[in-house]
Amino acid sequence: MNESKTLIRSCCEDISHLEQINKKLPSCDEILFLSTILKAIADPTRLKILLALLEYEICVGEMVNILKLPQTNVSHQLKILREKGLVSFKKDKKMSFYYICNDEIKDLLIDILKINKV
Amino acid sequence: MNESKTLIRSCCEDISHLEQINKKLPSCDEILFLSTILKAIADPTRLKILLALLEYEICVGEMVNILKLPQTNVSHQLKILREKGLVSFKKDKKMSFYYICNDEIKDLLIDILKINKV
DNA sequence: TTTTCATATGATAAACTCTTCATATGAAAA
DNA sequence: TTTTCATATGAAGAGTTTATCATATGAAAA
Repeated sequence: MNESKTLIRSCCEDISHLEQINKKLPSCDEILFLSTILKAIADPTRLKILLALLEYEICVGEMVNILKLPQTNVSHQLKILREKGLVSFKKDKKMSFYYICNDEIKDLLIDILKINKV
Repeated sequence: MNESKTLIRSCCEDISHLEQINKKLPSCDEILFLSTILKAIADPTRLKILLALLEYEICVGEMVNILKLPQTNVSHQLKILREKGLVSFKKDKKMSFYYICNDEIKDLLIDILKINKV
């Protein structure tokens, strides 16, 4: 679609340019951190959990009903999302209500919904 | 961070609400499509490739210099990105110049760069 | 205090992904 | 037309991820 006509063309013969590209890229640690977050989002079950949490605060039992998956599987996925800092929860009686605890993640999810099938 | 005070709380006891949540979520096929795209982006090598391509059109040899990885590995990663429709390439003499062929992916990458370490 | 209910955790097999090696392709240079 | 150069592909082992089983935890109800 995008013919990239305005992009600078970078080739291995242009040695000085390599430094310039590398300077603009995030560090290895930052790339690894971002890819950890993206891996957490990239699983279909976890993506569906996050998209549901975009509009509602949801308890585990309701999540099980939405996803139609065993409770233990849902809890495992929620644990992964918690460990990566994407969601948090509040206890109320016996229930845990999950929510997205990071606005940048919400923005990212909204952008993900804009991707169209090619 | 975000205490989600404005979100509607959804619990398994509220059965009618389940339908409403499900209606707003993308279909299974759409979720699977999106998670395929996200998995392609979530690998650190491929994320670095895509971020480099955000500003430049780059040939494979230069990519090898940027990533400091064997050429065959780089070609494999580029193949995955091609197959998922995230990048495309133009041949020029013996070289293949890769570029991001989808503006929604560019927007997504820009949003990914906004995520901060927690 | 015992039971029940909602959720969490640990172990493990199956399925997938990544990296690497060897090798292929195809166009341009010699 | 042979060689070289840039890139691509195939196969396979190592490593990672996912789903499922059984079971644990801890708070509230009986």
